[in-house]
Amino acid sequence: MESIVTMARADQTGSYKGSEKLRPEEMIYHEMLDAILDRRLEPGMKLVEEDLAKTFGVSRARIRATFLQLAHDKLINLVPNRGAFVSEPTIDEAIEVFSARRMIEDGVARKVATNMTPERAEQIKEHLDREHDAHHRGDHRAAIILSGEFHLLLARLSGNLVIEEFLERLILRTSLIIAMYESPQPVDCSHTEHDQLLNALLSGDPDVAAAEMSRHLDAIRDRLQLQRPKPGKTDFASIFGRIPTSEAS
Amino acid sequence: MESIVTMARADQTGSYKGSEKLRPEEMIYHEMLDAILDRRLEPGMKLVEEDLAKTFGVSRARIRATFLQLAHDKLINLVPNRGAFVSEPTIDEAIEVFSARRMIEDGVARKVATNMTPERAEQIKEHLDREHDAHHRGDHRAAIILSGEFHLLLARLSGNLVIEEFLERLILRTSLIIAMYESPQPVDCSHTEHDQLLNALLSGDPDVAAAEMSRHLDAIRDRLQLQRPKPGKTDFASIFGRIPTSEAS
DNA sequence: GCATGCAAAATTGTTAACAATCATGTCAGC
DNA sequence: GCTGACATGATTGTTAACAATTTTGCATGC
Repeated sequence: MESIVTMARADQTGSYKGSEKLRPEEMIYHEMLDAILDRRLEPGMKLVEEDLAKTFGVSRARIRATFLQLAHDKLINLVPNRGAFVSEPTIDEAIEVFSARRMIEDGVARKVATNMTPERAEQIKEHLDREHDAHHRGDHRAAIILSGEFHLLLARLSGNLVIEEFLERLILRTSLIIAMYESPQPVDCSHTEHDQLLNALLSGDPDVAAAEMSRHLDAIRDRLQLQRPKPGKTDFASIFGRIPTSEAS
Repeated sequence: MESIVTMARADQTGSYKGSEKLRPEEMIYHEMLDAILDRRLEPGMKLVEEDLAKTFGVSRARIRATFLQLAHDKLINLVPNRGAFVSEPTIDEAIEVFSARRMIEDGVARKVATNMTPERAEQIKEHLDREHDAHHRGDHRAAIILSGEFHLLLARLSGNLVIEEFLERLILRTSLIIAMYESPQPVDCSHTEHDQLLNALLSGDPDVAAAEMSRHLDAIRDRLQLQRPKPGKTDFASIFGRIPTSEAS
């Protein structure tokens, strides 16, 4: 099962003068990306160049080039002289990502609804069928990937590559955020919500489509534990499990 | 005079654990970026690693790392086994960049108008004063930079770093597009248009602000020569300056 | 048991060298 | 003069080695 990126990048391989063979760091990028999205590489984990170089059978320079790519996607964090770490998005960052997605996907939904054709509708439906299938099969991983790809499909249908590429990166970051802030109940897109979104898109009304998209994104965000603890008096005794011996002056 | 990126990135140096000293490829990145934006490195120009390494007094590896960063910003194009070239945005790409900017900056203008404060208004005005100054001084280069920074200031005021970073990259690409498709008359933002935009933002009405922003961006785009020649019969005679000797069968 | 200093190990940063590929120039044949 | 083959030079792709920095472990003193 390939990751979200493979679907999007497969269309861009042509930019490498028709070469179908991926270069080492591209393959490594995909494998690391999968590991991050699968949560095998957990937020905060240190990524040691030499270890990865040995694992992939290349020199450290290939790993470093891959790190630069992953850092651009904000999936890892490069700290000079200290190393590379899987990103740990802050709550602020998470909120900003969702806010940015709302801004972008609002426009995408408007465009798709306005320019809806029977062919495109069919394409979206087929995708949703695959989502339903994955759910029925209990293939949780496939369902998650297809769920993200649904958003990417809409971006592609909006016909703006600049936006599509940006959204792709936001979706990857969203996956990491979900890994960090997941609540006990399922957090990813519900496929019934995608059904509702499709209906809104099929209405042909950009405002209806945009409103449903916003609702959907807000629902994902609200299912995450993004609330900050309320500021209050710091209770060191309970933090450290100590009983105060006397009142400090 | 520093480039657009310096203003934005100066706020992000803290991510390098407080280190104020830029690393080699960061300094090289800035210098190359300036050269591209100044049109000293022209669209299509080949960037030879060894030559640049000698110029900057570093190894080729530093240059390659810089290339990766510039390529991520779509300012250069890396072709495997052939080299790096300053990007030559296509007409389609130019149109998509402006369309993406409309999508983003529509949201930014709404946010800024909605959350306008006297302090922020003052900040924007001061920036516009500097734009006017640059125009009166006839400092064309400063005027261009300040003009792009005006948009970036609004993005910053919208309070979403994800959007700010994305817009920064779109603005850089816009500069390259302007270099490619510039018409004889001035193409960059007119500072009177920025005045009108400020008035719209000060109205506090998000719809008014968004409409003015769209008008402004459309005006820039329309001042570029982005029209494709109409498809027609290819006239080889006039292309090659030859007079046909007979009618081909 | 804790703090400090130092050495060793681990890791990152960078370069030079070699391998691989592409672009250009030259020569021979037609 | 044009085309094709081949050699040469230029350039990119990649690695291993060395330099620099950080982290960890150990010994000593209090």
